Amino acid sequence: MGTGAPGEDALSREQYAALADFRFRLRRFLAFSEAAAARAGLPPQQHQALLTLAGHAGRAPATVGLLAEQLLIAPHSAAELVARMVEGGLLTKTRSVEDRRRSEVSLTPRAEALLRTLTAAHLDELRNLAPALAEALAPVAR
Amino acid sequence: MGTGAPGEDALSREQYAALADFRFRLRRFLAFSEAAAARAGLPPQQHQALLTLAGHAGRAPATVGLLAEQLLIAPHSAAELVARMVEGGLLTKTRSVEDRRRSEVSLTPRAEALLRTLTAAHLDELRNLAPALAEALAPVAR
DNA sequence: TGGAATATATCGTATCACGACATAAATAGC
DNA sequence: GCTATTTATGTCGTGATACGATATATTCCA
Repeated sequence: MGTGAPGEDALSREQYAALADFRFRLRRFLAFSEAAAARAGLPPQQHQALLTLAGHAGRAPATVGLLAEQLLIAPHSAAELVARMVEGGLLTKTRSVEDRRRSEVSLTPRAEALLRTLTAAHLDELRNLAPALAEALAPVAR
Repeated sequence: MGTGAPGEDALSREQYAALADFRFRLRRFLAFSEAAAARAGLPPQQHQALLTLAGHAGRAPATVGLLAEQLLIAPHSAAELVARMVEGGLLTKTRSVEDRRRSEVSLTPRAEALLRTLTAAHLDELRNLAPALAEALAPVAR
């Protein structure tokens, strides 16, 4: 007993409260993000896909697999996501010339416009939220 | 044109990349959390419910409505969540004596044990992750 | 007291990622 | 240079869960 086995150390009320508070702030940011995406007519995951692709611009062409990796979903889930987004007029998909197993995806002008608005709103929100989030994180990581 | 209407300001590649990076780190933390909960046999939302209740200890008795508020879900979704958790032996539910509309919920010993292990793991993880997360947040909020 | 507001609960529905499985293309080993 | 393996993407049926619509019980207030 009490020899270091996991889960045996006592945790203070403050530690639970600090972690709960951090997660609550995280939820509120994510809720803001989802609401903003919804106002733009986008499911949250489609918004994240657009952001990931825009953040990747300038590097090697983005593929379905890259999206899977960055969104932490299975490749075949990314394939489904991309299919929905192509259907919705947000992405174009073309077979890679060098490796014809790959599908390269890129944003349509409409997607770029939506993402621009969304990203501006998120940067605004984070400028307000960042200090509180960092403060909530500090006692947790102590 | 360019008079401040939303979405018209140009955003740099770096801004997209910084926000995308921040969200990626967030996803990885949340994925860690979900995986840890799953190893303990808990759906992620049930884990968050337990953490919320533990973080609230020492204050007024927790109710279904409090959970809804803290988890940012509709009251009737919280009722369903609590029902599943009572079913799973994680919570006990009793009608409040002062206001008999309310159901007061509290953790079972099993839930407390699970949460203790999970929280210890999360505090560890956040001690490692916090600096990188704060660093990723800084350029976004600039 | 009667009506509005609050708190919880039920039921059918929609979304989305997953598992299992399949196909096509590239690469390794010989 | 040919087969086995690996990689990349895609299809289909399923399950979990939050929601909308709706309902009931309880409290509050004029």
